[in-house]
Amino acid sequence: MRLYNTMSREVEEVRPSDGTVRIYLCGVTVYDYSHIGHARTIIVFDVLRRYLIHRGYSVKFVQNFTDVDDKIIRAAREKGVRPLELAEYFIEQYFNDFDRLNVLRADHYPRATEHVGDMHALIKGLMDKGYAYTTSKGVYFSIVRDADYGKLSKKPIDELKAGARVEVDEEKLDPLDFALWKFAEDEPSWDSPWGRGRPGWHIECSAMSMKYLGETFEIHGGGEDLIFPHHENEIAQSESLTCKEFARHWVHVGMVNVKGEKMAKSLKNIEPIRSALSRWGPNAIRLYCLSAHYRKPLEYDESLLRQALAVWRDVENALFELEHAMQVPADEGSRVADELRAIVDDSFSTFMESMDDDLDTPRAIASLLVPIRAVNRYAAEDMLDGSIAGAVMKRLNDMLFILGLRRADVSMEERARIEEMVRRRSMLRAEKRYREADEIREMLRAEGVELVDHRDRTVWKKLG
RNA sequence: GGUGGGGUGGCAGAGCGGCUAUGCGCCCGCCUGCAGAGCGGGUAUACAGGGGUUCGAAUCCCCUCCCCACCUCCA
Repeated sequence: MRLYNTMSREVEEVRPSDGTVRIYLCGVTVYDYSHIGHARTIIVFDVLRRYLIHRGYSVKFVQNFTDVDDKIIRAAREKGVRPLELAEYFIEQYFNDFDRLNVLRADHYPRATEHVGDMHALIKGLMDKGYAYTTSKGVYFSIVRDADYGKLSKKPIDELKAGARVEVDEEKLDPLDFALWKFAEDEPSWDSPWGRGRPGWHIECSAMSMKYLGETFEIHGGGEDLIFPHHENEIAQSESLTCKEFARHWVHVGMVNVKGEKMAKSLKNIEPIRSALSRWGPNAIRLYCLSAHYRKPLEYDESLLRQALAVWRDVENALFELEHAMQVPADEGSRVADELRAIVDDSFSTFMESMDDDLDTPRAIASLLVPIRAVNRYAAEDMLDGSIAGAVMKRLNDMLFILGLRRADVSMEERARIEEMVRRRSMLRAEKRYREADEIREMLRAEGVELVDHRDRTVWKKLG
């Protein structure tokens, strides 16, 4: 597949050397609930991963948790809990949110605090090679020793120095030198060959990505706000040490904006995932996050979520119609089945083509809607049957898998109960006892089950 | 100032040299005991502005204007 590479600023073919695509995603710092901005990045990578899996690659996916950091320590102090407890709590919340968003679990979720030893090894290596030095505050990486520093963000170093907004630290050799290890005595802190302290922010990702994926791997990414300085510094550390290319492909996801401003905790304009979930549900949120190309900014606005939900309702409707149609005796060699098969095959190839072209999800979604619409049309004309449903299910499911969309789960018990109520209502309707029939419909609606009356049967769907 | 990315119908958003993108919204119908959902049809004379190149440009080139992100922690 072809993907834009921030390093070259060009769309390039992803070419894993051995059929395995190794992906490292910079995850979240766990000091608060995750918001829609995080969801976008993580969902985009989830879809990338799902697509690659579907294409037959084996994918090794690693995503870190930054669980030691000044913000965590500050937040813990305010709440009167220990920093690691706070981090643990928000990690649990993270899984809660993203499981509900149907994001596949990574192969590893390394935590910074569990890899301090690995970081020490890297820092020692950098010291030995003369890339790092010690001051009274910590151990720093010296960027002047790194000839190609700035190659990812394409920043001329002189410019950065001139406009440096970072505090001037007289002890550093260069204002752009960054901490590998910061001396500190308070909790949490670890002993190190240079003194007790905590890791700098960037070293954890170098240590953990190389540990789980090797010194060179295929894809490294995150939000585009990580390009500088985070990813730039990771490259500097890692490549200075190994003398090898760190990641082949750098993938960065655009920001979610609120009224034109970036959604950020510091701006107090965040929409937590948990509250968005309760209002729109996982599928609408996923469709919303994928409704714009991943490298473009995405505006957070209720009308867009509403739109995404409307799209999902169409998809969901088609899925339930198909499921019910499976029980309708098939008309052998049905012309409609052939037509629908042609429509869905065509849609599928456009879908895959779009995904292959730098993850063009808006176009992919548009092509998915073609067979959805066709199914709904046949359903409205009461023309669906088992053979038709069979003709489209597989391809449709492939597309839904890649986008990570799925309709609500219905347990056997729930299914039986719903169908019993539907049967009762049908009988009441046959006797024209509409008030009682409507009561049943209302009861079901209250629990998120919608009924669709067809000529001689009623299709129910559980809203997801 | 530097580095990137953009400006497409009421809104969102593909297209990147010739073929209706698509969706939401809105209007009118159909279906229905009613309702919702769905379906059909219609609506938008769309491509920031100005010059080129071309038989033909939203798509290529030049100029101008405007927007956003990053350059500090940040997905």
